[in-house]
Amino acid sequence: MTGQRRVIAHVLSEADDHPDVEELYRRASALDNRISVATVYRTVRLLEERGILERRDFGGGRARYEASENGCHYHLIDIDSGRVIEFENEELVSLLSQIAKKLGFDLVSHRAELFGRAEKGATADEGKNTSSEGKKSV
Amino acid sequence: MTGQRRVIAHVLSEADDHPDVEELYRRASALDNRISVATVYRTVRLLEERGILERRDFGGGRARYEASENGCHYHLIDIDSGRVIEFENEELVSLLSQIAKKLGFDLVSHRAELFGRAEKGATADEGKNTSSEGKKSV
DNA sequence: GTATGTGCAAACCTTTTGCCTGTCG
DNA sequence: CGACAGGCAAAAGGTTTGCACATAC
Repeated sequence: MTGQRRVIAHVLSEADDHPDVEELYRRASALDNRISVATVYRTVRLLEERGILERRDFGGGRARYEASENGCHYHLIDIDSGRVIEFENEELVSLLSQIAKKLGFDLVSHRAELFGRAEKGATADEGKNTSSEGKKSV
Repeated sequence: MTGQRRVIAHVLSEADDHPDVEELYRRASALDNRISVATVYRTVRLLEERGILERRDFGGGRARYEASENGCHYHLIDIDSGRVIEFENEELVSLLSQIAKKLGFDLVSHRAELFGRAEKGATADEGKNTSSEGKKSV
């Protein structure tokens, strides 16, 4: 465990969004300018292999990352603002694994992404991204 | 509407799998060898913009395409063989749109991908990809 | 004949890798 | 010292694009 990895790991644990490698590099460089992009790539790959980090694809050609948490969760992307909202839903988990079973498979992993538009008169806790609005249970 | 596009469109309409550009190029070339990869890329982009085609990402770094159909469907990817099985499930659609609603959003589109491993003594209609095993309702 | 499509190859962009140096224990 | 981590820059792999030529209508 070297200095660079510590910095990158720290950046990742602080992040509650879904940064891509470029953004991680930017944040890590701010803390320690002796870090190269290659190291960021190598580190995220390492962490992904160990299950500490998860790679996401929300379109746009670059991978984005987030810390693995216990319990799976899903993403709802606001198609107007690009904001990503995390949520968890047990019904969804069980429905999906039930479906896999019916098709003759054991569900190993899965993902679900919803793309939506905010309802006009909605609850929509918009405004300053209070940095830890966290995962919503729905 | 030129010859090349006609060929590519034809290949796409015939395909009931999820070919990537390389594969599309291979199939199209077999019908008309005066087609270049660039044209395939240009054509799929065009068709995607018009909503005729949908781009998918099942990992592996390359985009894969399939014809847009009315009614949404989902994918289960066999993590051992890479085979993709399509299915539809109404419960899933309604659950997802219900979730979006609870979060204050109108569901515009969505995707769900399951990654699974075939059960040992399963139904698993393996073997030659009978070319039109079609979409399963689960 | 003009507008649009195509082929080719070069350019692009993200990600990976080779190689040699730096760092940890 | 010995093994592993990092920097740099080059390479790789998928996708896009500039330009001159071909095709459609």
